[in-house]
Amino acid sequence: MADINFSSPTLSPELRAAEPATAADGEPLRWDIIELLFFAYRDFVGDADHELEAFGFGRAHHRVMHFVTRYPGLKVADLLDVLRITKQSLGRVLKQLLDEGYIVQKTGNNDRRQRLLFATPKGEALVAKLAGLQTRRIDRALEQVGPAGAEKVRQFLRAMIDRDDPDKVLEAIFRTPVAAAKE
Amino acid sequence: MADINFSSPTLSPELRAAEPATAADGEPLRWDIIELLFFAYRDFVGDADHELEAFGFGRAHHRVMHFVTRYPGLKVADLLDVLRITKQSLGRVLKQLLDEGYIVQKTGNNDRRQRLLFATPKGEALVAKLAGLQTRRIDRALEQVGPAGAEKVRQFLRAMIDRDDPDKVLEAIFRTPVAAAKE
DNA sequence: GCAGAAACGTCAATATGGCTGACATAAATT
DNA sequence: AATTTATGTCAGCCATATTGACGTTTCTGC
Repeated sequence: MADINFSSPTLSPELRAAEPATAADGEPLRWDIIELLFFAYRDFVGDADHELEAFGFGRAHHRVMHFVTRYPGLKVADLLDVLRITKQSLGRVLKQLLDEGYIVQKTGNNDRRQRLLFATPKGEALVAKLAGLQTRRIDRALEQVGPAGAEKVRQFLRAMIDRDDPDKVLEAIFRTPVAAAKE
Repeated sequence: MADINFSSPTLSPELRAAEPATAADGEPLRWDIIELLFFAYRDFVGDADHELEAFGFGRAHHRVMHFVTRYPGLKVADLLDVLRITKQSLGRVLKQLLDEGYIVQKTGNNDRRQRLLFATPKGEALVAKLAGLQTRRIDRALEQVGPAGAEKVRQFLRAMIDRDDPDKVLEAIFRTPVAAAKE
């Protein structure tokens, strides 16, 4: 164990991953993908986090604004399904966004109990700005794998998502057909 | 806007994504990948979250145990770099894991100020169990894209990660060569 | 050898974003 | 008319993050 010493932060690091452990059933574990997902998502959301600070908003505000912008007329109940939080949690964040004019509510036409949610131009602009940052990162990454690779990435991500009991937004996403795999 | 009504939760949903907005520069935004990443990561970490509840642990505990197990002898400072949290935040979680015997500290040989972190068998077992859940999901998804697709996915995820100012764990990850792209 | 920096620990206060439980109202459904 | 649904809200709790300040041990540079 003498070689597990990092004498100085500026010296070349001797850190290395442990021998790949396997699951109880002997099947190899996907340590590489697990960690890549962690770091990729950390940096991916970091793009938006940084920008949101300037507005006094957090990730929760971003998620709400994002889905309301993308799916205009979303009901409160739908949003709760998508975000998997309670209405009390949503309440605080949503109230702020309404008060500050990023989102507006409209009473449902068919069902007047419903509050349909819509992003204002101000809200849309912020969401587009944040999506722009994330798009830049995604474009950079997709360039590395080419158009066929991009479809593989989409297929992979879709297959990572639980399909049982999908909410409405997920259904909308999965209605979009994947491009045929041209391997 | 009459068609944006969802009269009943059990009826077929008419929800659909808004017309794809574009960034200020006119470049199209990657709404699809942005949302796929959101849902994929949500369900990916959900696997572990559910299991962790039984232990009274949260995501923070998982992250700490994961990286300590994978990179034995990790210093506290390295962990702070990787997790991008403050030592005060780490403190509480780490103390719990030490107290409950999931992690042990060893004084550094070269530098006695350092507390090198190691997972106990108990800690390793829990991390392997959680990784097993996540591996099952990843395997299922990778099956959809084949071996060549799996490499594309790895390349994509690596390219999504910031390379400027990488911490030691990231360096270790990126030292692993990517398989040659066989397109 | 001594000054200063580094690695780590800890106390206190605060913020965010989750949670549960309880209760209220308006509108739809039966 | 009774019940259920969709939503809102009050009150309190918890987990996890933050900043600032301070202390100890140990290493490093002069």
